[in-house]
Amino acid sequence: MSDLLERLRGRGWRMTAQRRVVAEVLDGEHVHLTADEVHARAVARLPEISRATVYNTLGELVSLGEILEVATDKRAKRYDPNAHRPHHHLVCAHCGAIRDVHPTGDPMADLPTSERFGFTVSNVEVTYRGLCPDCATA
Amino acid sequence: MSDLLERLRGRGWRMTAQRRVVAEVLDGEHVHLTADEVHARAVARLPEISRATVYNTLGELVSLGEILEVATDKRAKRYDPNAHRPHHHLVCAHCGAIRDVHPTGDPMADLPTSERFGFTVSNVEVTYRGLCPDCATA
DNA sequence: ATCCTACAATGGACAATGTCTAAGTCAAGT
DNA sequence: ACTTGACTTAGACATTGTCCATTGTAGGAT
Repeated sequence: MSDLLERLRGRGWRMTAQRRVVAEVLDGEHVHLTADEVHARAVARLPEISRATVYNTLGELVSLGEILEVATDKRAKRYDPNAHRPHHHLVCAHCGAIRDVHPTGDPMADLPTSERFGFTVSNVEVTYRGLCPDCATA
Repeated sequence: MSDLLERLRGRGWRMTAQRRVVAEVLDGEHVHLTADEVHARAVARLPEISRATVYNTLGELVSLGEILEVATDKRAKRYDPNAHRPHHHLVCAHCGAIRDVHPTGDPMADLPTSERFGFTVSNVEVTYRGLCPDCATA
């Protein structure tokens, strides 16, 4: 993902200090951060960056397909920098930890036309839930 | 689901007018309502019911396993009265409409032990996304 | 190198959803 | 019918996300 900035520039993205910092934060830690967590880390590098800019930039990166939104629970959306390899998620019901997983099989093929109700289905997300090793013993 | 009230009473649930109204709203329309939509419909029958009570009651029904929470997107959680037959969801990316679907296959079997990272996996949700017929033509 | 201008950032108000608390109310057992 | 502990209420508060008018600036044009 180190070429993210180059890819974005090539798409005509105007490069600003703020956008660079947001991209660096996402690049730096391959975890699933919330928007406000991204903002907190961005502020550490560029103290005057505003919350609205982080939200806008994350939204743009999602539109460009460079990152993914993950809505695993009721709480804040999380952002997944790993947008270029398809995967699903394993979520701890207790602490909220998220792992990327790669199940076998193709869930898209498992939805017959008769169950699509005329929708044009473009995407499928699989979310496994359970307890992580730490929370299972606690 | 008409015996929901009986089942709840049998479990020692104290029966109040407010709880009865919430249960009736869920029973009446087999759609996926948000908490505030449930509240609006409940107010129509019992004007003095408060928002907190609806939220509390929905949370209790979820704990009791009588309804399901569905967090399909960033917006409000939705409540699914169809808790007793396993199913997954088909969501319109544009208008948020939800349909229950029954795919073939067993996603749980598609997650090998090596991909479980020591989690005790108890549950899997599959969310198909696309455009409903109305939004696809618009 | 400097100037222009459209695009981006700011910050603060606002909106939507959900949670909490203190005080009043009531269902159901005795 | 009384009593009691669970339930409800109203509204303040918290979190997450959006919007807008103003200010700033990247990058091409001169």
